[in-house]
Amino acid sequence: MFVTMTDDAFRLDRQLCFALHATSRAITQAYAPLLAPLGVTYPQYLVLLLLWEEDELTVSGLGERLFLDSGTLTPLLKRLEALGIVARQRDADDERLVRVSLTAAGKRLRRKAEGIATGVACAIGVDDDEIAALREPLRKILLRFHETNPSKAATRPRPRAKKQASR
Amino acid sequence: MFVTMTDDAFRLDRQLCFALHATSRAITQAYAPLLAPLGVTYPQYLVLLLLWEEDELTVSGLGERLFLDSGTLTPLLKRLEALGIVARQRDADDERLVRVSLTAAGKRLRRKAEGIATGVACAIGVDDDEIAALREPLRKILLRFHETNPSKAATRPRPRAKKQASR
DNA sequence: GCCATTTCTATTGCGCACAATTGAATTGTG
DNA sequence: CACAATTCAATTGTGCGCAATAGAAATGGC
Repeated sequence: MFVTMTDDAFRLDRQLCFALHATSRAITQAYAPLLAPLGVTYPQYLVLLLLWEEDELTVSGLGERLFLDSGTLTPLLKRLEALGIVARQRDADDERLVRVSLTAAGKRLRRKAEGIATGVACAIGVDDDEIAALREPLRKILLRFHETNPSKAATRPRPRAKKQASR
Repeated sequence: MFVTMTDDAFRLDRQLCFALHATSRAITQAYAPLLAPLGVTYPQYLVLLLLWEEDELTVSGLGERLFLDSGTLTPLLKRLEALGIVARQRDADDERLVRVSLTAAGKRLRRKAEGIATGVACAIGVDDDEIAALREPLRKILLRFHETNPSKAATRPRPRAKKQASR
């Protein structure tokens, strides 16, 4: 069989990257029933974790920490705003910034979220050893990736707009 | 400070589950430029990996292996079909089944995909030790989760349909 | 001050993920 | 055989993720 080597590469690859992909989805599913009483989704919960830790973050501040851009965050934050959990308002000094802060209801929600972390760990049956064994290698890969890929913001000299010319 | 303990739980949790979530997205992004020449997305590539290994799988067969349901797979497979990469057709013996197979073009695509696995590993800079350290714990969590959550298929006695009564 | 560049958020469009439902085919049981 | 239960795929609706683009505000020469 000539193809054995490439077969392995195909399989190996699937095992690594796919395991990451599938496990990530599984854990999100494990969160769902615990987050349901709060009325928020897992990505919304991630935003709340940051705001509970440090209220008043800008959209880009959230984006840096979560590795998400405004295309994802803006609609997500609007939903949280519609739920009465956060408030969004433009900074008076710099009108480009939108400051996201917790409402009173958003702050109260923290209490109801206290059991969630341990609840998920219990639900998926991971112990502290496994957590420790996974967390650091993952963070290492994550940091390396985001150092290599400088988050593509800006840099392209915007083509002056107005009337389109070349094309 | 009374809240230190809960703070840690909030942070710890974010570190573990969020690391998984963010790393999974980062790796999907790392795949994108390598998959672009093939014209497929990462989830589509996962389907192709299975079909290259074993042609002629049903939708649910793919779903079991990828932990995805028809709600995700049906439109994805339709897109692969529109690209001329796979063919879908109802099984003659059991009309409920849809058999998914590779077209000639889909089989040819395998050659172009050969460098992708190692290319991604290189792009994100993971070595074999890291792969080994991560893969097994992830698979363990994944299996445990899917044993505990029996994939919710079926089981609810369908309410007989016809004319709606209560509600 | 003028004007190009950069920064920040919002919008659009597309694809994935998943819950819930539906319709059709098959299977199992009396 | 009749009929309930089950299986399978498709559909609908919602939310996330991301590329690409747009627009407005701020910044930095000159």
